[in-house]
Parts: sequence; structure tokens; C-alpha cells
Amino acid sequence: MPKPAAAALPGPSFRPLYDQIKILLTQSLIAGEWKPGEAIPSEMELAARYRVSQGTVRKAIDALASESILVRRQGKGTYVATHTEPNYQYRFLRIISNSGEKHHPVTSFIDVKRGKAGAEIARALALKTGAPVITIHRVLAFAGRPLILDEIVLSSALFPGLDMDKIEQSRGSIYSFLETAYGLRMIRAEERLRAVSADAFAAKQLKIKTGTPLLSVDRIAFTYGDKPVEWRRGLCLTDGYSYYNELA
Amino acid sequence: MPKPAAAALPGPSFRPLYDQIKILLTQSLIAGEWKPGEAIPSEMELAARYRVSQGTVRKAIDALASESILVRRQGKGTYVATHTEPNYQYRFLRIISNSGEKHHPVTSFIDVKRGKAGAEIARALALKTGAPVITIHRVLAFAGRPLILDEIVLSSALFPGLDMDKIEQSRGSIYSFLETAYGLRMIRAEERLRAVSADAFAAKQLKIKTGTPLLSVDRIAFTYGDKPVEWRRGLCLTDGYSYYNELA
DNA sequence: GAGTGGTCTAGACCACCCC
DNA sequence: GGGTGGTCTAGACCACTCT
Repeated sequence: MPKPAAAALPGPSFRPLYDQIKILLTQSLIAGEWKPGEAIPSEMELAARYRVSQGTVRKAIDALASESILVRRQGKGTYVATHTEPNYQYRFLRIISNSGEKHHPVTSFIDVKRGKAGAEIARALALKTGAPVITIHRVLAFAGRPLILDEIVLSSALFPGLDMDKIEQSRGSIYSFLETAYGLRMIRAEERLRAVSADAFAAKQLKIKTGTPLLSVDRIAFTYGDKPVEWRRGLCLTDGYSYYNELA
Repeated sequence: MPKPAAAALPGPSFRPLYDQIKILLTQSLIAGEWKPGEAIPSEMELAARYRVSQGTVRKAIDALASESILVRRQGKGTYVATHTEPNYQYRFLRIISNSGEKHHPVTSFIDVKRGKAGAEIARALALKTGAPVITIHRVLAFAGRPLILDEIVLSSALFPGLDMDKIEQSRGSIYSFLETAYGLRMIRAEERLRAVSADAFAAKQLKIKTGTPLLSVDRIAFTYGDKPVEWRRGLCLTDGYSYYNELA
């Protein structure tokens, strides 16, 4: 009974069917066919739509679930992941207290400015040097202590009308805010860590002495299709806290 | 024709078959039935041995492969991962140059001493405070520059006869050496990063000024069964280099 | 009970490697 | 050509959730 796989989307070079399905699902996500937090159609429905077996759809969904783009819930369905849910608010935050607890930070915004992209940021965000950008400064406090000074840079073109008023309304994380206000989901990020000395500005904001060693965390965050959307530099006081990472 | 799965290993609480197979495979690995670098039996053979279908064995192997415990090679077989192979020599090293290249470091050993475990290390390695340990100091140089000062602590009980002479013979990474000399494979590691100031010893070894900000990387490395085996503190000069991490 | 994801099987065929 | 992993299918049954 098993006939050779019906080539649903014959591509030039060989691609497994489940990989093609994965691409189709991703395109539907980009197009906004299913919004963050919503359920996507059942595996059986998708199998019928794409004319493949349930097992093949399953493998495509498995891949997207392992990237935290979709979330499976047994007995209920498969959902589009969202930064809005409490547990995923600070999904990318790796700072934990030395005792191992993962605290939720409290945000205070310092300013929101408009400016032009320098060479480094332009390269990171795939913009032209001098392209208009928005720069946000904020401080994250853990257990009442200011610990992280963030500089966040976004392309103005992608986020029209973004200003201090708008952003201050956002409860919690920036990503949750960008998702609800602009429908843009962050799916992965790259970070580069260094040790630096606190400059005058950082010292003032974190209430420490100039020259104190700080953990500098540079991040580029990506949305669907590996499109870079945010550049960020976090300066973190690692006193009682550290950046946690697992290697496998 | 599909009968209810023959319960190969009926456990008290429910466990999927492929999970039980995964455990059996892991036990064989611990027992040394298949050594690092060797091929394990084919999926068909394993399916016959455990009286399950090929697909179930496949899923168990998939899990182990995703943890980098096994390595699949199409057309050849499935192999036990090893730190000995060139590409995996520095599998856990996340320091890369700012241009993005991953250089291979050159190791020089400073000393190998015997001592007793302090409270912190005893906790990390699940030993009693005061248990005998071996402490290794070394420097890693990138492109001729000393960049990382490592302090490596191992339980003496696990590594009899380990001394400076032995360890200096080891080409490349410590893990590669421990694997060949003691048959002990590191499976995964946890790291905690902080920013600190260079003390006199670090300054001397890295040829920098005292007080220079350094990236402090504390690591606990585990072997099979999540058994902690190594505690390590790396002090890294992040000048032209950074610690790279991907978040998903 | 109906619907969803999760497990397991059996079998066919494909892509890759090596003799 | 024969062996290995990799893909795909079709179908049965289990576990979970909601109603």
C-alpha cells in the first residue's frame, strides 16, 4: 500500500517533505494566518491540506516546537508561541541569582531617542549606515536593586510611532510589547559576552563606582526568516547574580 | 497487524517504550559495551535485541543524538561521540574572536596540585568537604596571546595517578585526555558567568594589569547519569574575543 | 464521547557509503 | 550489491482535555 511519496512541492535540490511542510507552516506564521497564542489546525487537518501523512506533518511540527516557535499541548492542540505568557515573558533572560532562583525584573525606562545607525549597528541589523533608528535606555531591577542597564536599538522603519509614552504602557518585556503592538515575534537571539569597566553613565544608573567590572551582553534578536530586528547591549552587575548557560 | 506494544520493560509508572530503550542504551554506554568513537549496533539489530520496531529504536537514538551522546552517520552507522575527534576537541569552548572565527587554543600547564575540597567545590562535585582533590592550573593562548587562565578541580578518587607528567602528554583538551586515560566521558556542562577584576596571579599569567576586567566562567561538567565530575573556573580576557551563545 | 496530541508498528523506498 | 541511516505512509491504540 505505501506508494512513493507524492512530491507535494518538488524543489530543485532534494528536500525532505517534512522540511517543505515546515517551510509552508512558517510562511503561514509570517503571513499571520495564526496569531501568537492561537491554536494552529490539528495534525490531521494539516495532513489533509498538504496531502501528506500525519507523521510527516508531525515531524515538521516537532522541528518548530523544538525551536520554541510552536508549543504542543496534549489533548488540546498545537499553539503559536508567544512572549505574552507569564512564563515566557523573559524567555531570553539568562541572569539568575547565585542561589539559582530566576527572579522577574522590574523595568524603569530612562529615555527613548531617535537617531541614526552607526556602522556596527547597521551591520547587525542589516541596515544602511545612517538609517533612522530608535534607541531605548532602561534599567532592570532585581529584588529592588538596579542590576542591568540596557541600550536597545530598533529600526524606526519597522516600528512607526514608537515613543516613550507607548513603551511605558508595556507591562513587562519589550518583546511582549512589540508582539502585541506590532505583531512582530522574536524567535531567536545571538549573544556575545565580555567583561568591561563601568563608565560614568552606567555607574550612575546602577549606583556603583566608575570602573566596577560589568558583564557586557551584546544581543542581536531575530524574527522569522532570520531577519535581525533588535540590537541590544546590556551592562550587568554580577554581584549576587550570574549569567547561566547550559552546554551540551 | 499492529498489536499493542509488547511491553519490553514494564515499569511502575508509565514510560514510553522509546524512553526505556534510551535508558537501556545509556546503561550499555556506561558499562562500556561500546567505547567512544566506536559504532553501536545497527537500528535493525537493536530493534531485534529489544523486541521493538525500528522506529522505536530510532526515536531513542534520536534523543541521544540530540544530546550529542551519539552521532549518526548516514550510510555508515551510529557512533559513540568522543572528545578525541578534532572537531569535538573543544566542544564546550564558547570563546570566539570578534570576527567570528573559532580558533583552537594552545595549552600551557602551570601546575598540578593535590589538596582538599572546600565547601563550594565539595557541593558542586557532590563530595564531602575536605575530600581529596586535584587542582590544575593552565593557560590557554589564542593566536599566541594568553587569554584564559583556568583552574580545574577534579576528585582524586576518580583519577588515580593523575599528575603533571601524565597531563602534559595530553594533546589538546582535558576532556579528550580524561576520556582516553580514564574512560570517563563528559556529557554536558553548566556555566555561570560573572565580570570580575584580575587579581595578582591572573594578571601575571595573562600579562595584564591587576584590576583589568575579566570574564569569570564557572563550570560544572557532568558525565553519564548527571554525575558532576569537574569544577572549573576560567578567567578570560575578553579583548578581541567574546563568549558566544545562542538563545532559542 | 469526541477530538487532540503521543506512541508503536510494519513495510516500502530513497540516499549514502563502501566493497 | 548489500548494509546503514533517512523518509514516508497507513493504521491501531493510548493518554489527555473538554464538554
